[in-house]
Amino acid sequence: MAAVNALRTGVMRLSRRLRHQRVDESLSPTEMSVLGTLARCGSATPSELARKEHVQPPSMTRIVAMLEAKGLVRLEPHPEDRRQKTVTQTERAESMLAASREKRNAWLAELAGQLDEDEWARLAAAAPVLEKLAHS
Amino acid sequence: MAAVNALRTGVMRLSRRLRHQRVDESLSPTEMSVLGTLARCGSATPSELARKEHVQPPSMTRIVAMLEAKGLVRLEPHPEDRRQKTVTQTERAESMLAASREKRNAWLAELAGQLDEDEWARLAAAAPVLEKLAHS
DNA sequence: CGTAACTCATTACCTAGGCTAAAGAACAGC
DNA sequence: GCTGTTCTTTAGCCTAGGTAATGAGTTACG
Repeated sequence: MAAVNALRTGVMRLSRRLRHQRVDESLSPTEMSVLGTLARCGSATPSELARKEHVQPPSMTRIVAMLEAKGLVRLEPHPEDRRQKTVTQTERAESMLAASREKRNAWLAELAGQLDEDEWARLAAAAPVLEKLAHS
Repeated sequence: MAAVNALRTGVMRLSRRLRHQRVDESLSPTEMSVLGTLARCGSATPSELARKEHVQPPSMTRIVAMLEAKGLVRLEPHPEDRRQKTVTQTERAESMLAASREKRNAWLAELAGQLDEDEWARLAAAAPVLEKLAHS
């Protein structure tokens, strides 16, 4: 049961540091996360994205608007429901993701330096579970 | 290298959910975290706490003021440096921590229901590493 | 000594990134 | 066709952090 405690405080503190040492200065972590989701799922409507990111629809409206303003995302009318919109990545988003993957690897290298191999393996093993938990 | 990606988004999303589904309604996650630190380390000065929680001193001033207003923490003049103050938990904080540990276990039970044993073991194994990372 | 430089806590103000409530447009079922 | 429901957006709020500047106390050095 002590593990829950450690998990909770570890996640909270690390998220604060992640938010701060963000890989790409111009994009918030949630914006990055949305781009990642779009890269995986192709296009989606704003409310689908909101559900996937566990964010309320109005928040997603703003995030998508930001991404559109930065030219990373395109908004098109939904083919069969005129209330909805479809959000798709632009080519620019793809190249930006690629570039930031580069930086992320540098950050990783520094990070991994502080951990021994076993510790890093544990993190890697837990990462998908964290994602599952975050989504469930 | 995909693991970093998963780790980052997992931590960010889970932290958002944690912040929302907080175990104790009256205390923010960071306040809980400070109490936990105090429980481990005994008393500390505000700037020591700020360093440990990776927060700027002004933020810690406010957090400590909150905790004091809620009667969870006592502020005393530092014995040998009149600029500083020492922050110590009250008895009330201890019993509150105990009570919230109770609730946390209930949340854990629900959580563990969604995971199989292996997944849970991975989280437990990674938790201390997360803490180390958050502190380093 | 005494003064200059530094450190700790605090104050005042700002920003980011969420939220809820409400409204307008489009759809679906009766 | 109405009525209720769903999707997005707008408006306004709140929380939790940050920076810059201040005041009091301490330390180092001339």
